[in-house]
Amino acid sequence: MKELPKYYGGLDSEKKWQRFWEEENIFSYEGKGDKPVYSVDTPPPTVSGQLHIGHVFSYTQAEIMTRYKRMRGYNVFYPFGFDDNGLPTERLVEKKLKKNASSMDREEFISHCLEVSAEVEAEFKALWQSLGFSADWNQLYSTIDERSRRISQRSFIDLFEKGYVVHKATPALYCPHCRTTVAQAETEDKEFDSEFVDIAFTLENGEELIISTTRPELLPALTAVFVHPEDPRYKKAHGMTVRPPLFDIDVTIRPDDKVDPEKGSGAVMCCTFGDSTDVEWYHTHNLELRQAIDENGRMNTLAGPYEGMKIKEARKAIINDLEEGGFVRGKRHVTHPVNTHDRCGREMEFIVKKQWFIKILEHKEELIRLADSIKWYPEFMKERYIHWVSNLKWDWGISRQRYFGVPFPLWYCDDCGEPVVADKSSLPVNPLKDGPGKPCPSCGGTSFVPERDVLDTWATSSVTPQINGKWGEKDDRMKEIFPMDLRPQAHDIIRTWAFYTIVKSYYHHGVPPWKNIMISGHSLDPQRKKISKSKGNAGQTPQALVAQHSADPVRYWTAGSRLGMDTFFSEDVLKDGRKLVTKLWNASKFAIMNLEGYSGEKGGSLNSVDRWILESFRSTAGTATEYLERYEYGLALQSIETFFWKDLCDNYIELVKGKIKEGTREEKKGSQWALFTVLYGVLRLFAPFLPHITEEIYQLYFTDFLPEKSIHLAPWPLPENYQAFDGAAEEGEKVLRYVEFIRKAKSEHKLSLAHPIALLDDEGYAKKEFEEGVLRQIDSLLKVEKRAPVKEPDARCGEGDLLMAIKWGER
RNA sequence: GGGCGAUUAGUUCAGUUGGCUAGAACACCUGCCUUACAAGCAGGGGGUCGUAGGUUCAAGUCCUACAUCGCCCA
Repeated sequence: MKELPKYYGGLDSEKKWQRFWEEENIFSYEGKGDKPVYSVDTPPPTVSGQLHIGHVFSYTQAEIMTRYKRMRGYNVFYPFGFDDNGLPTERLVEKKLKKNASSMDREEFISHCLEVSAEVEAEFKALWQSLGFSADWNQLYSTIDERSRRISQRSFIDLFEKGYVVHKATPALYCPHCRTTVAQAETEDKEFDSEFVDIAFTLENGEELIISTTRPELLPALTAVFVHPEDPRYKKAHGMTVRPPLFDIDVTIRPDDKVDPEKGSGAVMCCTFGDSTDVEWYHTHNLELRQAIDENGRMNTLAGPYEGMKIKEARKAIINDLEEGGFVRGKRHVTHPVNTHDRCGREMEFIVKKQWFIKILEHKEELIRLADSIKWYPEFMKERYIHWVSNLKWDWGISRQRYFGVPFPLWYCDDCGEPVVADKSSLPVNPLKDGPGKPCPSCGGTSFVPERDVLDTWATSSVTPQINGKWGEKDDRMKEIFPMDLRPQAHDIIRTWAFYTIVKSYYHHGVPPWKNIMISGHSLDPQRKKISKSKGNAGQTPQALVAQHSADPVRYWTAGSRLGMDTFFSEDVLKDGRKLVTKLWNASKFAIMNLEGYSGEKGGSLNSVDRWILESFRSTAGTATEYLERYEYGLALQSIETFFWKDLCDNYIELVKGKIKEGTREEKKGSQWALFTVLYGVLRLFAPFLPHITEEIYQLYFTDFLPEKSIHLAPWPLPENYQAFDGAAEEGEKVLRYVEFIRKAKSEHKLSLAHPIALLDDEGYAKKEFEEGVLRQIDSLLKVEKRAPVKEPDARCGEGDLLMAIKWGER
């Protein structure tokens, strides 16, 4: 007799099956073949130290889909990657070494970065594996590896050739702390406290003009003063000259309706550059460029006596001198939004520097329209993308004055200054070491200056479909996997990751990168705050949770919410998952005991109880499939769980055990077939969610009957592959109603469910409504000893057409 | 200020194109050692569906306004 051990192995079993899957290559992408391909563009997580429970939440939801699709018969392409190049890794390395990147040799620093990212990546991979991810680890890549460097450079050259990039000296967002330019998507507004100072400027007629500012250190960068065109106080002043105190500058007063007349005195100073409005005015009013802050965040020669001071020192010194000179008319504290760098949280500046930009603004309309050729789940997430693109004000700046990144495949001709890109055949190149290998196409010059900047890390992590498809490589497989079927990601990176990836695929291939995008929510702490490393509310590490609770319960939690909705995390939820795993084990153990002697063949007789469970299973398979097709794994899991726990365990197994023990050969055979069918079926429905426990049960019993090497290669149960039993649901409900009345009567009399019923009088209801075999099942379950009229009943129950009188028996 | 979402039982959430007495899990209460499972089983109590209007034979569901919370943007 085949029997399951008393207890499930938990974590040990999980490790065993994870090894099995990997050794047997269960989840390998099969390459081009007969099966349709389902390709997943997993966003490679940024190597910045630690993954938290929020990552587990989002990535596991995607993983569930891949298992489902594999069972649906797809050749699933499910790769993983790591986004290791870029500022986060540099920061991590600087923190670890307690040294600045600039304090060491460029090559040395890069080798430290490679070392650290390799360590972190090993930890990440181990976590994904411990959660049972069915990725094809042979496809693993990192955004700094050779193929990624080649494809990122190929991407730049393609954009260059097609005219989608431009090299221009224009104001760019700049982080003096990280000493690099950044893109609009990498900044965020934060409320800062600062001091609003009212400063007396002097008009050309000698009158005083009060201007309020939080940044007096920008006085040496003054290029204009703006007033609202309709402001009656200043109508006469339009075109007049005005000068600030301390600095020898004359500027003109100009009208512009961007000025808020209610704010301060209604006159605003415009500098190079205080904020994005200054940049706008610089363009629209064709203003002079007067940069007073250098790339290190210090004042330059324009600042005169303040040269060399850091921004905040200069602010203090200038305010002090203004006060001494009697130019300060008022001071007050304000909180106001300041544009900050999302990696370091420090204030951004603007600098003018020749930079590379990918053109976005002139293609906004197309990029917005493109949103409609991707299916968004949930659909409203599309609005967030559209809103972001519509409000973009900057082209995508991709130059980074950093080290650990993909180099631009680019030189500038010494003679004519024209940029020269590398040949696509020579990639990857490092312009600091390699030359272009050809004369300048414009002037024939042979002497070049290499581009020292590296590409924005997003310029690499936005070509993951191309990296996966080995775009332009010898073994190019773009045709097999592109456009990719699914992009799973969380909603916070729509504006960055999703957006950039869409831009790249559109510019390279004219189509969006994916057919479907599935957007998951965030994991929240008990205070309803988004879990993030910077907030320090990440709680237990995912590694610790898996070690303590094992992977299947953690996976159960990730599936327990609606797609796109944020969800709470508390360890209590994991208890529910553990309960389900235990129940699955116990129920399977008992079912398999009752399958003793089962031959694997269909046959025997089915009664209405068997037909009811088969029909209920069929309909559950339909519901679960529909939900999964909509990426609603939470609702799918719920419907499967309800079927399993309520219908199968609490009712069918209870009803059928007596029949299998005491029924005729034909009855036993029929019920065993039904039990086998439904148990095997429900295990497969659970398999994407709880891959380890279902695999263990499958391997311990079902492999005797079935050919698949793993339950995860078994076909997904579709309702059309099961016989429909019309009316079986109603028949079953009648039985359940009958049983429920008597269970309730026992409960009300505080009797054990096993307490016998000596006499039961239901006025012939059961004999009329139920088949002979079903009647015996009911009596065996409820311990009914005899059906006969009762004169003085101990209890009455039922309602309507079903009224019962009961005489309790002796225990 | 703009975009998106949420608001249903003590808690976390379902409730699909409007249609039986609004469901589940957890928690709570009452029982039950019943030969798979006490991490279980049976039963029970608990909701003016954020507020105010409107449409309709009928509104948790559709419309309008407001309030509160969250995320994103300016």
